[in-house]
Amino acid sequence: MSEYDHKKIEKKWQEAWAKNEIYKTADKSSKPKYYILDMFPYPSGSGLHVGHPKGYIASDILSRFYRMSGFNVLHPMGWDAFGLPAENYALKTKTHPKVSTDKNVQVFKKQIGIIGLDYDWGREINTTDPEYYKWTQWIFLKLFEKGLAYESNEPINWCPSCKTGLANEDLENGKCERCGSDIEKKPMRQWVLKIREYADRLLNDIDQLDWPESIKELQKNWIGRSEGAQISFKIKDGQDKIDVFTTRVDTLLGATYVVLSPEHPLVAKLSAQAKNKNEIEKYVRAAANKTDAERLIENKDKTGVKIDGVLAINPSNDEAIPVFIADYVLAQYGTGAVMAVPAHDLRDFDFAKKYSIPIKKVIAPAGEKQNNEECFVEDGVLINSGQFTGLSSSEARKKITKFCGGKLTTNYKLRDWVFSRQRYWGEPIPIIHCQKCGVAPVPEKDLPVLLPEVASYEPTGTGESPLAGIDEWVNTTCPKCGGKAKRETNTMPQWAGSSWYYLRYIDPKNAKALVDEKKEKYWSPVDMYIGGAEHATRHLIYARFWHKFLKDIGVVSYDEPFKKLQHVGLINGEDGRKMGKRWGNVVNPDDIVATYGADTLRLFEMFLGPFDKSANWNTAGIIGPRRFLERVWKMSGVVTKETGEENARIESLYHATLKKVGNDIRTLNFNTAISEMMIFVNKVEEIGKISKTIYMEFLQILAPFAPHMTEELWHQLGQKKSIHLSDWPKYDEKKIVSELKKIAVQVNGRVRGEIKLEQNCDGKITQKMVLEMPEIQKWVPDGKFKKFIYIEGKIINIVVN
RNA sequence: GCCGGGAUGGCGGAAUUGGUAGACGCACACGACUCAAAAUCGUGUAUCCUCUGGGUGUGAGGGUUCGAGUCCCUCUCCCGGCACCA
Repeated sequence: MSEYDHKKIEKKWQEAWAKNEIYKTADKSSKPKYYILDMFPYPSGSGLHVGHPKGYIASDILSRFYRMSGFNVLHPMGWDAFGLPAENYALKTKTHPKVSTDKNVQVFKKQIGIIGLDYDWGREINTTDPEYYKWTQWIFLKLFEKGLAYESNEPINWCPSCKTGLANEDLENGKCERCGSDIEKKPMRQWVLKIREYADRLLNDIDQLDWPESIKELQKNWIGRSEGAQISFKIKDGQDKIDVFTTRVDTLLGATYVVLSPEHPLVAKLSAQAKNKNEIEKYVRAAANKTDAERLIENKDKTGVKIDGVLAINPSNDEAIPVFIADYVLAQYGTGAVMAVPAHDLRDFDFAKKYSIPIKKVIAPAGEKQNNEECFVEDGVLINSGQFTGLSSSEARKKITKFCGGKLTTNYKLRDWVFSRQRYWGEPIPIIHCQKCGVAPVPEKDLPVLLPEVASYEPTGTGESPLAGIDEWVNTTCPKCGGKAKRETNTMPQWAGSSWYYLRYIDPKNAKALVDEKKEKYWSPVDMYIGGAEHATRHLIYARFWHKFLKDIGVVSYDEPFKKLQHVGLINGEDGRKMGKRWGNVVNPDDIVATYGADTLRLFEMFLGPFDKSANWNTAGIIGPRRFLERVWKMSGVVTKETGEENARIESLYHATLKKVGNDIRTLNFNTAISEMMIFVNKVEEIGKISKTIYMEFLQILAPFAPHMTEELWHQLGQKKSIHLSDWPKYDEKKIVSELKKIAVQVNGRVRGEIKLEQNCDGKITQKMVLEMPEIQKWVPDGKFKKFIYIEGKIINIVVN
């Protein structure tokens, strides 16, 4: 028998599979469909490390398993190729980003190619391809048409280093997620998408998703719905009123001051009448100059300034209370103003203590008549609240809201999506600005608006992208009046192309529509989506938003794009740190494939531990899966025709293995599936022979994990068709339970012996049998016991004392 | 601070969802083969003791149960997310 030569075998079959197009997906089929999707990569210049393919290997195993199980499988791959790194590389080297990304794509493709993944490359997509981004622009036009895309001049997050505006989702602790710079607030003209209009649907539909609980929670918190009331405080001796949002109207009688955010529109007007006008101006200016990061650092020590001479009337008891300006109140949330109840809110409590504002307790813990805590933030019973005293918090909320003429409102933490970037390497926003007609959308027939060549990729920093410098591109005619007009020079964010790409795979070459209606109905939704957890509050929210919008305009037929989602746990370096250039702990999959083979790499990555948990790379351990494969290879030398008693034992174990492997693949418990197959191989080695039928079926269940080696052995056994197009074997429950079953015998909960019973004697065990066992007699010498517990097929426990 | 997840041998991890804890793999030790080494094969490997037996043991403490890694309460530590959201 020949040696297991992984290099020869893997090359041979990768070429054969490509030549015969065995992974080509049929558009029409009588089979049920299974759409399995990987989060497509950004093709970075540094290539892959061993952590990247982990998710791809898993999706590959699933797709092979479902194909063999009789499904029409869609398993595509593509490139999310717009983005800053390519643009920054262009800045440095003057290479057009298209050139460098195309090169990177080739490297990526080669690297994942040698792992033996079964993608249907006929459906490859690239977000920077004009035929692709034509439809990204088309979706923008539709959003604009429906009033969901608008221009805004509100202050937005500005990264001074990347020289572009950013969405809320692009920040990390008040810093730019990309470069780590402190973010400034800058008023700028921006295109914004009204994702908030979808907040309720995005939130409510989370419950119907088969996603990890953690991600669902993350999204719920990100959307952050809170129900409360809007209450008006009239200004004493004035016309104005301050509207506040609160979730705790029940504490209204304990409100001892009102706070406006420094950006609140009433600040200028009210401070004009104030005695300390200059002080206020100074405070407001200082707050405006603080970055979010600075505000965050200073958040422990709250600051503010009183509008001296202005009082607000508490509508619940007509008390006149002071008005403050403080930057602990956020302008963007609620009404930008709050009522402060220091006795029942920690932030107000801190502030009130610092500025010696009265603290009035109005809630006592339920069941108590008094509140002994300095600051009690939970619901309870109202005290010191006049006619409302004695009510529970929840009753009081209704009654007080009604009494004060407040209205019930809902607020969200989710902000509208700042959608324009002042950078080059992105989809041009298909809008034309006409002096006469104002904002005019580019007509659909003129799509795509091509991204032009520029001489310099340098961001201008002025709020315009480098595109603004290309006169012949910027200057155009207005599609409405035909007069002189200019193109929008902002581009779309990185996240645009990935918000709908899963639809393009369904119908990648369609020039007439985003996706064919029939094909969409057949393939949607994605049955299994595999990718990293870092996309929880960006890609996965944006894509759900666009999908719901596309549903509303009739392009798609389901509410949610991704029915089931699974996380890939990271693979860290051998040192436990994140794998990357920074720590010099990168392991290149090419090297592992060269030394041990793709099949070994695949097996090893899946064997490392639970799929969704992060794990440390450990080159020493890779020898285990390699040895396993070599044993399987050698097993072909002990294949026999005879069916003796030994074969029956193997058959029984084989059916148990078959059952477990199938179940484990479905639930992505690849590590235990592999261990089960190892147990099987150990057993066969011990017995020393295996029938051809069982060996071949075993190769089939191993095939999704080790596609090359199993294909080779399959053909060596005389098969002509690919193992990957064969039918997944069916297990026989009857065969699994043919062996003797062992049951532990405990005395007082401690294992003292073991009893074997034949399954076919109805599992009958008599107390006499057990008590006569010598190892049991030792513990129950006189045969007396309090209780005899027998859980059928599981355990016996004799309670003596 | 809030939300979510976790803690099991030297290491990665398993445990039929309340029923023999440590499967499988790595590493290590000894043995076989070999002039030798590697590879391969075999045996062993939670820990302690007075060792053909027995005690202890799943982050700590308590509880429920005939029986707890698994359920309940309290606490410690680690990872991820959010963070003045009124």
